Amino acid sequence: MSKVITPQEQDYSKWYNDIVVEADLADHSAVRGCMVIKPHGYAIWEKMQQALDKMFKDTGHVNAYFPLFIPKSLFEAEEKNAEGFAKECAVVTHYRLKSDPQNKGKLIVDPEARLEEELIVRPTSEAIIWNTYKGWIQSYRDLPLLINQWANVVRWEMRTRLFLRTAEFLWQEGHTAHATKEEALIETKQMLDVYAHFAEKFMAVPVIKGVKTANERFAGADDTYCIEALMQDGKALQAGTSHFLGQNFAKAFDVKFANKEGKLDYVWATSWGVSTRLMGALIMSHSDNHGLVIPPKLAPTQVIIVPIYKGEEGLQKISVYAGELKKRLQEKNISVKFDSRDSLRPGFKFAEHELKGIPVRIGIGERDLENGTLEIARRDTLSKASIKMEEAETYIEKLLEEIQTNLYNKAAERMKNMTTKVDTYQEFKKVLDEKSGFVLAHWDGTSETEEKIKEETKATIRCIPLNNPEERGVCIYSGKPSTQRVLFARAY
RNA sequence: CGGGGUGUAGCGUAGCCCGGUAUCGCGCCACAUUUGGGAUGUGGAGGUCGUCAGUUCGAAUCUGGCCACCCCGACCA
Repeated sequence: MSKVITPQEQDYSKWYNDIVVEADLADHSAVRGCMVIKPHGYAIWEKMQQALDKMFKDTGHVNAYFPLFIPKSLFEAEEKNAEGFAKECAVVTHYRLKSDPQNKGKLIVDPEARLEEELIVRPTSEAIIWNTYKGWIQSYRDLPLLINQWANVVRWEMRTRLFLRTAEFLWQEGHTAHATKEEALIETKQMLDVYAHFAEKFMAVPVIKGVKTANERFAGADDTYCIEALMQDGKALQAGTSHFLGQNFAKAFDVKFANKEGKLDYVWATSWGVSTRLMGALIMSHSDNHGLVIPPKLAPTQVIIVPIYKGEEGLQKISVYAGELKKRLQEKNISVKFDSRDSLRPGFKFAEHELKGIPVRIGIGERDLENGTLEIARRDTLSKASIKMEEAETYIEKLLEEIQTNLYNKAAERMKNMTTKVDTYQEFKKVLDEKSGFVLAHWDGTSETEEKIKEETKATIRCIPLNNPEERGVCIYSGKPSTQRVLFARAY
């Protein structure tokens, strides 16, 4: 706790890492590329899960669970998808260990115990799910099938970063089956809207909704929709994706249904997901050099009460006062904790709760007892105010909303300021290097141009924004005609 | 996966070049005094020096393999 966080402007990655570790969100584990999500980090993830899960249920989805392992033959059924993930799959080849005859006390893989068919540790579950759906769907009456699962997946990444990219991560994956293309498309966009709503209303992170280009599309999808967020260092982060899978998986797994006319047709599919990567987005959107900043709607603890006292008697008196306050706040559904730890001084506690991002801190000392007041400190602005004890609930309730709004507004303002329209390649490179952020520019629509720009500048097309205004122009790279601007950025 | 770097108490480090079992700070435990922004004093505990092997009378120190982490590139949510 004594360690101070590396300032953002000194070293942004180090700052990020410090926040994750020092705010007790997660830690590196003994397993390469895998992290331990610590209680404080997991509590935030649970808040995210609760909010998202409710939105999924409200839109008619149900949860289920599918296996971690996918037989190789199933995995390779949808070729494009399989190819897309092949390079990063963990594979189970054996089912037993035995004592090492050469080395007492050690174990070796039993060569006798080779699996007849290798099992792939899921990097995503389309294969096993569509193989299962085949047995569940016969008629249009079985549709739509709207299922989500909360699970872990494994993608063997070369280079990992806590929350942003780890070999194993937690996520939810929705997999739906529909009778018509239109319905599947509506579902795809509906879930994109759910994600955007969640990001903006709960995470206080503004996002751009858009469609991916062919290069960036999910392997096996006809179209990939996404929400893109902008971090404080000007790099983009894909925060969620929703895929229109067409009939690709239905064909690969032979999932047909009888329509009202009795004719057989392949079903239409979608899949959509967000992961613990959202934790990274949350951190890099709001936090500062003092530590984590959590928007009230995702804060496991919204209010922390810190007593400032002299002697045991002093603590007793304040505890009674604080206990009453705590009860009143809890009645308003505000999550609140009383930090009565005896061995730490108030200043230390202030710093610690700041580091952990608790939105509101209430200080109560002798003076407050005498005057019937409370000292309120807000995490987002680091400002303090003194209020009357009587108005505590109404004040705090309003303050939490205000903090939530303020965080969103600040992030939205930043995104606006960091989004630049450019019309020449010179300008494009200059903005990327000197200002960074989102860059709106004309593009000729070809993968070749996209590749070239990526090679030369490391910027990728994050998306073609939805509801993009038509605008005549010429591609900044090739000079060919273009009808709309697309969103470029360097990305995580 | 390629190039570079690092690994010594829970954390951060000195020692390594020039071999002789380890320094300092924070934290931890006990007691006392403290408590409105990271307390102070006194006493105390804590180490197979990342790991495995080699060289040597003797290895934190020299050599090699492995592992992990960090930075840069390729890949990706």
